[in-house]
Amino acid sequence: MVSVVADGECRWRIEPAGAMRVPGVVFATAGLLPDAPGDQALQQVADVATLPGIVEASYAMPDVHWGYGFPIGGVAATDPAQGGVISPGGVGFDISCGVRLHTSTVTRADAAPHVGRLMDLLGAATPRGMGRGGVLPAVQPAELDEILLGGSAYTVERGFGDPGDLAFCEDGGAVAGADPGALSARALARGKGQVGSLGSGNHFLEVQAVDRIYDERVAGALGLRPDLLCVMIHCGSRGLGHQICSDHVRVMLSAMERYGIRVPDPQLACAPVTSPEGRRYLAAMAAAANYGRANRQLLTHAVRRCFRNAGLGEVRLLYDVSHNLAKLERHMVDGAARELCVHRKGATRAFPPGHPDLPDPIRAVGQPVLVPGSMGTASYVLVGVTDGRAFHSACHGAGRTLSRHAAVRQAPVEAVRRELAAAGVLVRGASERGLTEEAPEAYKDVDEVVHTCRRARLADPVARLVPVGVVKG
DNA sequence: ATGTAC
Repeated sequence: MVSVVADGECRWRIEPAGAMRVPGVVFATAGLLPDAPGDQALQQVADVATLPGIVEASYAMPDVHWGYGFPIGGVAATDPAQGGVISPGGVGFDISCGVRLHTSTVTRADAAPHVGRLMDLLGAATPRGMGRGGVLPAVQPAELDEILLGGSAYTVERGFGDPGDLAFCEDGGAVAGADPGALSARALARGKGQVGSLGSGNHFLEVQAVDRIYDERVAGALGLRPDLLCVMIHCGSRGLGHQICSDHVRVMLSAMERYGIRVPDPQLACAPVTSPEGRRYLAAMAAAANYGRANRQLLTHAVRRCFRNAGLGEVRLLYDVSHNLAKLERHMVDGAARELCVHRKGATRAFPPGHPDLPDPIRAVGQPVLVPGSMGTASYVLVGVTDGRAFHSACHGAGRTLSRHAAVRQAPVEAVRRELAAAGVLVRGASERGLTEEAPEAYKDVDEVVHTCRRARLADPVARLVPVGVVKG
């Protein structure tokens, strides 16, 4: 059992031991620490600290929980110039899973008479659940390549969105360096029929209302005001991203010995960033990231049509950001700028005010950090802070406390439906299994997680959003 | 998260 020691405000430290090259650092209250008997999340934080080239520490966000190899809520940066590695398990199976948030032009009260119809339209317009079907019919190989190279930017070119949307997408809507040729035939086959689809599990499309503003200046700059109706989309790269992760874990497992890399868990399979295996994964990962962003952009297009059909006006993109991705970023380490490979898995980039990668209209206030709550609970908008930690990263959600299996065992579907109805949340399209796996009782308290981000200096809360209606797989 | 095992 790994032990943690208190190390400041909402901060815990795992001392380097054995093969650990750096300490583990967990940002949490005592109550948020994943310390149930048998839980491996803290062991995973320690295991990540053994990776070649890791810099500063193996970090965990307040929503940390047990994942594949790396914990979900984990952040780890490696230095490619010092033998630093890239690990598919540090990105996760759902490559570029992320969140986009839109504002509308109507308040909750103005929209109230039309919300039932809006939810019916959104339910009908949102391909979801396991398997096939998307906003686009099965795409031909040439078009799939365009999506893998161009992401949201390509779909906007095709007419699925406003050119102005792209400024509010991380990376302008497309990650550079994507290579469709780095994808297996199976990954391509799984991707062709799911372009513009929600998926299942914790993915959702939610109509929300602004419930509380924490910072009026920043909220104003982002276009958020009390009672404003908003739409949040949480989805990823579907079967295509999953297949890429599986493919490259296998490749790296067999390559590690050649590079003299030993890891404490095969799920931490990795290769040097500068190696052929490392570069090929990054090129495939970028392609999956673009697929995920195109996916979310197509759902935005569907949302806009639904709002117009319901007589509820226009919808503006506030921001789109991934929380499962590795990126090459410049960071200051011990007073010197270094180019690092930052893995964020279930963790959101949180660039500070003034960062050059942020678009003009929001650069002054910092990068929006979009935090979806568990089903039926609040979601949050935060912004990155100047004194941010963990290579400018923050939480990505509430964080599970119960496995999917345990969640299904502990609550009957009727109880979950009653709870959502009592909270006044309209539900469309949710499967019984989806509802029980995603019961709020299986998650940490998102309010506490967000509050902890502020106390730990990861990001500052801007606004709290509450659910009005949800479309789920 | 995921054609919940190829």
